[in-house]
Amino acid sequence: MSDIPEPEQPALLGLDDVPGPRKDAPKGRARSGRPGKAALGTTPVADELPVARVVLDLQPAHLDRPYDYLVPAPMADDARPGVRVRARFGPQEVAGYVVERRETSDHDGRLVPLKRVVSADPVLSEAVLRLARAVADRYAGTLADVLRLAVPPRHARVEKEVLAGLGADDAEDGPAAASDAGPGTDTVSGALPGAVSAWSAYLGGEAFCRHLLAGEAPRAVWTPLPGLAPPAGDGPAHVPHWAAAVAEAARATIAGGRRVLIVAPDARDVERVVTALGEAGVDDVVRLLADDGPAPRYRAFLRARHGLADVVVGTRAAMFAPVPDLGLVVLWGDGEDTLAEPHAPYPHARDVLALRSDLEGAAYLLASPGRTVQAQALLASGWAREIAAPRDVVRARAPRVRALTSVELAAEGPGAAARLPTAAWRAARDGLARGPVLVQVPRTGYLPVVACARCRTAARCAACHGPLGMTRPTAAPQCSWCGRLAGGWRCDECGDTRLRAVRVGSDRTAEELGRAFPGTTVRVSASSAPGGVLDRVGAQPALVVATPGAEPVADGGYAAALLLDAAVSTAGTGLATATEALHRWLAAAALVHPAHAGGQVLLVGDAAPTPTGALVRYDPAGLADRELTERRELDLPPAVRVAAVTGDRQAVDAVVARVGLAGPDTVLGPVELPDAEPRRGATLDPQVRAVLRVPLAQGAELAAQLRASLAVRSARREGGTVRVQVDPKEML
DNA sequence: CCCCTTGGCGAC
DNA sequence: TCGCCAAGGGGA
Repeated sequence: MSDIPEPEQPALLGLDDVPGPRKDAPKGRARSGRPGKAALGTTPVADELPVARVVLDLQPAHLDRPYDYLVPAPMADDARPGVRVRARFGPQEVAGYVVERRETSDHDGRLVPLKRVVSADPVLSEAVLRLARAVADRYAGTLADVLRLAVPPRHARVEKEVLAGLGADDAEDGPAAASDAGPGTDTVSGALPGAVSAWSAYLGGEAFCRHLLAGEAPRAVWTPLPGLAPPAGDGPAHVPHWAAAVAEAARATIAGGRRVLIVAPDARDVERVVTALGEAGVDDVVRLLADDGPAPRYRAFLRARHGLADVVVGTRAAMFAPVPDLGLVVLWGDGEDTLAEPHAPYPHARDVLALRSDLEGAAYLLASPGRTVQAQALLASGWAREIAAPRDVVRARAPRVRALTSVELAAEGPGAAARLPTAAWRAARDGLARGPVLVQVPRTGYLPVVACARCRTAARCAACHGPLGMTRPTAAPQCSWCGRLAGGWRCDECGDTRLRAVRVGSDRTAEELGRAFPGTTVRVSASSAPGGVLDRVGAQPALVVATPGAEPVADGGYAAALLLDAAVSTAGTGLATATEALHRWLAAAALVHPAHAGGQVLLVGDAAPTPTGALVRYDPAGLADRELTERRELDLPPAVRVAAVTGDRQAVDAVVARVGLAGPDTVLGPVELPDAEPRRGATLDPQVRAVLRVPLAQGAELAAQLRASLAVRSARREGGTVRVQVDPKEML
C-alpha cells in the first residue's frame, strides 16, 4: 500500500475522547497512532460510556479475561451489558458479550471499535454471568467454556417472534422492566396453609414452604416418600408424590413473589413436574430441554430470560437458565449421571445450583429417591438441612421389601439360584391378580454379553476383540464396539460354535416372562425396545419390564416390583456403586403400592449386603452417611477436593509441576490409563492421569492454580493434550 | 553507535 | 492476520 506517511490524526480514532487511563505521557501506539484504514476514523464513538468491556468466546486459557472495545456512536444504545456482539480480535472476528459499559479503559494501547451488535436483546443476564464466573473458578475452566453451556445458540426467527410478543415497550426497556412486576401475582391468592399438604408428612416440610413464601432462602436435602400423589380429578393417581410436593413448593415461592427453576435428569421427569405443576394450578411454565432442537430451546430460553414464566423446568442445561427474581432452585434425581455436564469444565447440576442459590439468594431443594454421598456432605457441613419423614410414616407408605438372596432361598431347594426363583414368580403371580407388576432389569437389549457355551470364555469380535452380544433371538452375534456381525462364530479356546448368555437384557427377559406367564401382557420400557421408553402404563394387570430410569408410572401404582439381577447393579468398582444401586431400586420401589395395600418389592440375585440392607430398611440416608464416613477415613471426595489431570505424560507433568499445592502428599500418580475403548490408528501416546487431592478448604486455591497453569500452557503453546476435571465423575 | 531489517508473539 | 517490540547486523 501507500508508503506516504499520513499526518497524525489521533482524534479520528477517538483517542482524545477515550484514552486508556489518562497518563501524562501515553506511550507507544497511542502517541504515534496512525489509522490503518481510513474507515476507522470516520465513525465517531458513543458520547456516553464509549468503552464496552467484552467477554469473548475464545478457547485458549490465557486469553480468558474481558477486553475493552470502543463503542461506535450508532451502537451506543444497543451495546448494553448482556448483548451478543462481534469484535475483531487479532486476525479474526470473534463472538462475545458486552458485560459492562465504561467511561475509560485500563488498557493502555489503542482500542478497536466493536464490529457489530448481533442482537440488542441482552441474553446474558448479570446473574448468569456471575454464576458462570463462579462455575469457571470452581472447576478450573474458562468463562467462555461455561458461557457456551449457559447460553444456547441464537435463533434469529425465534428471537424476533419472542421479542414481538413482549410488546414494543418491554423490548425497549429490556428484561428488567419486564420483570418489575414480578411473577404472576395475579394467579396466586397467597393462601398457602392447607395447600402444602404434600409437605405435612415431613419434619420441617411445611416450615420450608413457609420460608419460601416469606421470600427467604432455606436450603434442604429432601428424601421424598415413595408413592403417587392423590389424584386431583376423577382419573387414577399417576403423578409421583415427589413431583406434587415440588409443585407445592413452587407455588409457595410464586406466592411469595419469586420464580422457580427445576432441573430433572430427563425429559420424562420434566414432563411429570409440568403435569404436577398444572394440577397445583401453576400453568405459567417453560420447558427447557436440550433435545427439543435449536428453535424451541431458544424460545424457552428467551421466555425464561424475559420473565414470561413463573417456573422454568428443564434438563441439565437448564441449570444455567436465566430466571429473574429467582426464589427457589430444585434438583430432582440427584445421583443420575445425566446431571453431570459432559463438556468442559464438567460442572455438576448439584454444585452449579448450590452456587446459584448462594449468589442469587434463592432457596435450594435437592431431592432424590436415593441419597448421594455429596448430598450427605451438604448436610454434614451444615450448608443444608434435612427434610425427611419420620420412620413410621416411611414404613406406612413404603411397600414391603424382601431380598431374595441365595442363602435365604437355600431352603427352597433346587431353583433357588435361578434368575426367577419360585418366591419371585409367586410374588409376580399374586401381584398380577391386583394390577401391573414392574420388573426391573439392569441391562437393555437382548443378550448384551455372550460366551462360549462349553468353556465359558467370553465371546469376542474377530476384528477388534470387542465383546459380542445378541440383539435379537435369531440374528448373528454382533460386536458391541465395532458393530460387526460375527456370523459363523467359533470359540478361540475350544472351537465350540454354541453360545450362552452371560448377561440377560430387558428384551430377552420379556421373552422369558412371556413364557413363564402365558396369557399375560408383557410390555417393555427400554431404549432398545420397539416402543422405546414408556412414560405411563394403565392399571390393568401386566408385566412391565423396564431398565433403570425407564420405569413407567403405573396408574394407581404397581402391585409389586421384581428387581432382577441385583448382583449386576452392585458389581461395579466405582465409588458410588452402592448408593447408585440403592437409587435405582428405590426409584422403582417408589412406584409400588404401600405395604398395607399389598405392595411388595423383591430384590432378586445376590447383591452386595450393604445396599441390600439399606433397601430392606428403606434407608438411603443411612447408607449415604455410612459411605461419607468411609470417604472421610480414606481421604476421598467429597471429604476432600480432587482434580484429575489427564493427557499425554509430558503435558500432564508440565501442568502439575506449576501447581504450587502439588506436593508429594497431594499428587497421586501420574499413572498410565488402560485404554478401554479401541482407539483408531496405531499406538498413540499412552494417556496418563495424575490426581491432585487437597483439603476442602484449599479447593478454590487448587482450582485457581490449575487455571493459572493451564494459562501458562496455552500461552507457551505446549504440545499434547490435557484435560482437567475437578471432582471427576468417576471419583464421586 | 545508530538505524534498519527480521522474527516472534500478543491480540483491547 | 497484523503490527509491535526486541534483537542483531551492517554501515557511518
